[in-house]
Amino acid sequence: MTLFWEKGYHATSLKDLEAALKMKPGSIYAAFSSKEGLFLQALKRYYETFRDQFQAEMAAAPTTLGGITEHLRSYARMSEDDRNAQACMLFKTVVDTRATDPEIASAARDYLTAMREGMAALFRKAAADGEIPADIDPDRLARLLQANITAIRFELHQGTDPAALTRLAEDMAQEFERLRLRPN
Amino acid sequence: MTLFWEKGYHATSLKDLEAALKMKPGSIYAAFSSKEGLFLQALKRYYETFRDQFQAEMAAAPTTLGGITEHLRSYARMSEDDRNAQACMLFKTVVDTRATDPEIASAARDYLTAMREGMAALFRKAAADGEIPADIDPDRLARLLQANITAIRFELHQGTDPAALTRLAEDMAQEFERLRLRPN
DNA sequence: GGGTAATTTGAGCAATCACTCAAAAACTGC
DNA sequence: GCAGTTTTTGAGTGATTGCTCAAATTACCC
Repeated sequence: MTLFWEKGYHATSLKDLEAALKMKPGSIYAAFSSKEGLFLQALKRYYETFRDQFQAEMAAAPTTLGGITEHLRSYARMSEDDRNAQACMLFKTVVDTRATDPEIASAARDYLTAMREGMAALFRKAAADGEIPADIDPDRLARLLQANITAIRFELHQGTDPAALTRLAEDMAQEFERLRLRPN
Repeated sequence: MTLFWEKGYHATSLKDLEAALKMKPGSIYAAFSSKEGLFLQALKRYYETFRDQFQAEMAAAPTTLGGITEHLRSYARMSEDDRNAQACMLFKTVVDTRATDPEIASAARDYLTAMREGMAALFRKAAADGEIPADIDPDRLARLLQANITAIRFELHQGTDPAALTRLAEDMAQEFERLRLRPN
């Protein structure tokens, strides 16, 4: 998974996979049936891992909106050697395979949609808890949040310097902070 | 350029290029020296074209800030058959080549930096014209704008439906609209 | 139109691609 | 410890990769 995440589907060869898995071609094909099959399994694992991690982060946060803004800021704190200090694998996969491998691209898109639905649920919860106005479309906010995460993770991928990254994360966090209803 | 933009560096083969250029391998190598050389020229052309187009759009806008927000909204209006209805080639290139072809990736990064500097210049102009507060860091705004453009173009790439795209573009435009100084 | 230079041609190069399969090795139940 | 089953092995498959170069063609100048 890490190898595919790092190099992408096209740039990863079976030689690379043999070395990473410490398996010979025959075993790889017996277990995963094809490079595409192996990639799809890796992608699924990535999605599940990331989703669980995100949900755990949100569950641990004192408030829903605070958890969301804190998540945005957390990307800026990632060190270079952090496994997650990269673009999202789902998103890299869509870019890498849209024009050449439609099935892989649409699997990645489906996972992105599932992630976004999880985010929409968070905004619905925040509205129900009176944290944010009840009349704002949660799906719309989820789309905006996902767009922001995509963008900041691309900056991480690109190697943007930490100071600029912190400012960007702060600007994005502020955009959601503004929604907060102050009790009067 | 279009072919490389569409399929990416890795997924484009010399066979594809021969067909697109209507040239035989020998001629291609006489003219461009390598696949990498050809790609770098295509990338340069992409950058110059996009930069000029962006600058022309900004020059034609009645106000600087209005030009910027209008640019964001313009992505939502793109039809599927529009050549630009895709992720940015610079950004796709960074994703595709960062782990495998550092020289190509850094060329793309340099062009992205140049684009961002152009955006920062716009914000400086808007501040000088009294359109936005003078104490906001133009580089910071430029980074945020570029992040937003990256994200919305990725949505375009992904095939997000037009209605959701319009709402996203509007949310992003609003974020910059908020900076506007109302004359009192 | 003849001689020289510049360009194009396309068969073919070694290397690598994803992948196969018969044989060897490692397990399993008795 | 032996037969039967499962798994692993790795040399080798044809196709494709980026790329070369001698030969053919075209362009140019006088």
